[in-house]
Amino acid sequence: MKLTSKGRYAVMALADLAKFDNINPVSLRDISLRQGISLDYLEQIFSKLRKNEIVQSVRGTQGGYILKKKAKDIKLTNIFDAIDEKVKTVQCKKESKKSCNGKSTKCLTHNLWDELENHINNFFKEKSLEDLVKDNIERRI
Amino acid sequence: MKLTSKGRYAVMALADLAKFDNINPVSLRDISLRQGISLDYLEQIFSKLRKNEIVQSVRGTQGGYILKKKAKDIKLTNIFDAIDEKVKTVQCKKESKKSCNGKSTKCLTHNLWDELENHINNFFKEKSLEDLVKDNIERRI
DNA sequence: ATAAACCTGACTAAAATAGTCAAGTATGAA
DNA sequence: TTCATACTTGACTATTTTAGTCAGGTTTAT
Repeated sequence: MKLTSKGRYAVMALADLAKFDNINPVSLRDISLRQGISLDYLEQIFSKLRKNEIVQSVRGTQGGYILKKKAKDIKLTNIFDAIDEKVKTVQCKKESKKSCNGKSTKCLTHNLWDELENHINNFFKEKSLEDLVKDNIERRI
Repeated sequence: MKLTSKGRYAVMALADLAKFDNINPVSLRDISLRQGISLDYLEQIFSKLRKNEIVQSVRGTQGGYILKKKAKDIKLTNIFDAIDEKVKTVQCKKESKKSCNGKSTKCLTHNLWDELENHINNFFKEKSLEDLVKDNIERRI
């Protein structure tokens, strides 16, 4: 059970962005250098973040990205949704639900995985970008 | 972020086992058929479960496996530990901790991933095999 | 103009996963 | 004793996913 780099990078980059938001757009090049993430890879990630209205791009020289919403309104779950990072605990697709109806032993654990999925998703729904930046400032004091 | 089949299978198989425990050993062949898991793959998994004293093997005809501890004393975390299924949210190894000391922006999210890891592990520490079987019986009524 | 920076899609190497396969050994029962 | 059942082990491999790279754009401030 592990978090992918794509998901980790997206949050790292957005946290970086959140620190400089409302001042100037932040270029991917800067984020790439600061966070040690490949520029090309960042572009893929930000393309999705833009399409899902997490960030807004500013083109041209001195361009870059800014958050499209307030940091407190961007939850981790929104970020992961945007880049298709999903929490998956079961293999079963919806069509095969019939085989998980409480009659076979498969169902013995089905409920558990649902619980686990909810448990993790709840964490993502609670945490916002603002929490991250705040937490970092507090710990620095 | 997803659970691997190995982890899912291990729990499914042990839940299956827990239902029949204290009566007769359960053969991997039976589990394989009931749960739809490759027999060879199950053998790999049970080899580790045995070495980690989660189960005990009974050889010979009518042999199979039984739980080595009481179902309520086997937590999911014990199972995952046994088969090397770990929750990993960060890439950083211990040596590179220097680069995560609160001075670089990397740390902005480091704390978050630790929280997430704990959040998930807590779930695994709380749930026992007994919970699974119990829950299943209750829902059936 | 031109350089910085966004934008897009196709491609690919490496790693992890999810097994398979082969060749055993141990044991209970007929 | 012999035979079938079932555990045991280690090596191998196909598939999938991940984590990028690469090549070509377009837009816009200066």
